Amino acid sequence: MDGKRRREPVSEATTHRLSLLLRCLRALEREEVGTVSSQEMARRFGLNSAQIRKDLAQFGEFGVRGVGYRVVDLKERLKHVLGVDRVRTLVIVGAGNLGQALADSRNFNCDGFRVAALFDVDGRKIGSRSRTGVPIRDAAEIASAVRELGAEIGILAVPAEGVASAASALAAGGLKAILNFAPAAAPSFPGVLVKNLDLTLFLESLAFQIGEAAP
Amino acid sequence: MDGKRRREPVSEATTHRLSLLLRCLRALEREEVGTVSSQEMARRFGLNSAQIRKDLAQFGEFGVRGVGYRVVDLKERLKHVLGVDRVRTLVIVGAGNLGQALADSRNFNCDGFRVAALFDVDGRKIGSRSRTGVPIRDAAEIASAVRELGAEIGILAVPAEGVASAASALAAGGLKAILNFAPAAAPSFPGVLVKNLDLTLFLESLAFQIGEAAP
DNA sequence: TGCTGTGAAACCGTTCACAGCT
DNA sequence: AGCTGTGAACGGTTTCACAGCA
Repeated sequence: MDGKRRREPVSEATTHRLSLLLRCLRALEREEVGTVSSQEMARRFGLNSAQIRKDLAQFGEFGVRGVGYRVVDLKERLKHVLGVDRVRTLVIVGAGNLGQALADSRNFNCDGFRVAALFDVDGRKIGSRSRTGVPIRDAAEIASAVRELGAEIGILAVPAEGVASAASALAAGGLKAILNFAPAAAPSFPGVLVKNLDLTLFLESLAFQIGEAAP
Repeated sequence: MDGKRRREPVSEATTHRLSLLLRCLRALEREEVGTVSSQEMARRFGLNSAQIRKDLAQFGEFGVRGVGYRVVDLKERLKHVLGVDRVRTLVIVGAGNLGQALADSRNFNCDGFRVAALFDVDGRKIGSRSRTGVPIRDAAEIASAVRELGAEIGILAVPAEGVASAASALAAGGLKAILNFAPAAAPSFPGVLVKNLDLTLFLESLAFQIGEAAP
């Protein structure tokens, strides 16, 4: 029983598909399905069954030839592979509308994640709480609070001008990863993973694809 | 002067880079830079200069050999290529925290986009407005309102259960594209482009990459 | 000389197709 | 027989490297 043979780099496409697969397995578990084949799972999403097998193959052998995968078993092992078998602490920088919405969002507070604090520079917000009770603290405390809370992931929901200083404060606190929603790339720091998720890029991409530009 | 030789499919990676480039050009324009080379632009982001040239080459010849690109010129032509040289109307389904945050966000209300309405099923919200004044209307009116407003892009900020019905109402209104933030894939309809942007996938992806799973 | 535009090469991810286990 | 796990083929994207023009 090894279960891990990791660390040849895994693409983001693969991790996204595995997350999706995990969600699928949770649904199957609720339906009390005991065993499922890769083809069956492929049908439930728009995927290719070979791709599911290839994705899983990067982390070990999970299935039984001629039979398929044990739903509960695969679910538990996938949770471990993805690292969501324990709870990770998040902090959010920027207590504007977006920051507070994310802090209170169900998606950011279940299945392995918990939002522990919001940070802002606005003195009127500092000391208050979000709707669900996440405390809003002074952005000057970011580094020490990250350390004290043991936060692993930081969300940036600040204007473009605030990205650089927020990212460096988070990095100084020993954070492991940053998910940046601001319309400006976050700088990289050694040992800190950065994922930029600029929503306007997606909007402009759609605008391009639907075409019908002015002449 | 043609300027367009489009419609061999353009990848999303390319359109994202072009959006980024457009932002870079706006910055250069503010700095009153007249001409810029692909290498200079590559340095300002972490890109490859050949890639910038390849991306642009899909739409025509914009540069001058031996010199580079005229900043203002390229900016205008890129805006046209991306289709942001006119304003497109957005609607947002789901007036929860996230929906309202997006409706009021600067990113969704400048440079070619304008949020015209929010929709919700909650009777207590219907008839009121978001902080910046976007009206919240009854989700039952989606199809007719989309048509009446001439909306082109719909944002889904609803729970997973609401995705299917919201998407179909938007499609019925003749909308062109859907940007879906819910943790469930939106169904596809002929003539409607769908982009799923499930934030939990990005979170789990980071959790995986930082590793340190429980033993 | 210097930079664009572009064919050719390298790279990466996806899909196919089948050997091998149960 | 049925399904997994995987080498081999494929297709698309990125990078290289240079011809050609100002």
